[in-house]
Amino acid sequence: MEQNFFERVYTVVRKIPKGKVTSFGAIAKCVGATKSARMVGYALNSSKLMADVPAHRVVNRNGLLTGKSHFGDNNAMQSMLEEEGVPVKDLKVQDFREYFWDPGKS
DNA sequence: AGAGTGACCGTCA
DNA sequence: ATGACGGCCACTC
Repeated sequence: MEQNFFERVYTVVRKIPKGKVTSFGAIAKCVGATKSARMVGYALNSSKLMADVPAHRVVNRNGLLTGKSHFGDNNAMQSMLEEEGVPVKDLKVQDFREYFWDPGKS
């Protein structure tokens, strides 16, 4: 147990390639908390305070930008993804499975 | 020390 | 197919 569960999440999220997105469940599983995807979001909550963690690339299983509320602006997260090349519609990633990136695959 | 909360996911009805 | 409930782990008050 190095440090906090959070750091693990950060590490994984930071590995997310640009123009790709991942799901909480995937991250949770990667860090070893398959059943606690919730805490992943919690970790990201702190991560959003860190510029090193592209939390906007992390969406829920449905490809929905759940955390947009926490980002501040509703279009902030969506815009960023679109900027990176991820088509987003109404805070929802289009072709989510295509843009989905597996953290463990790295 | 105890209780509450949280950017979720999976399953049952 | 849609709606609702529980579970799970860590953090904060």
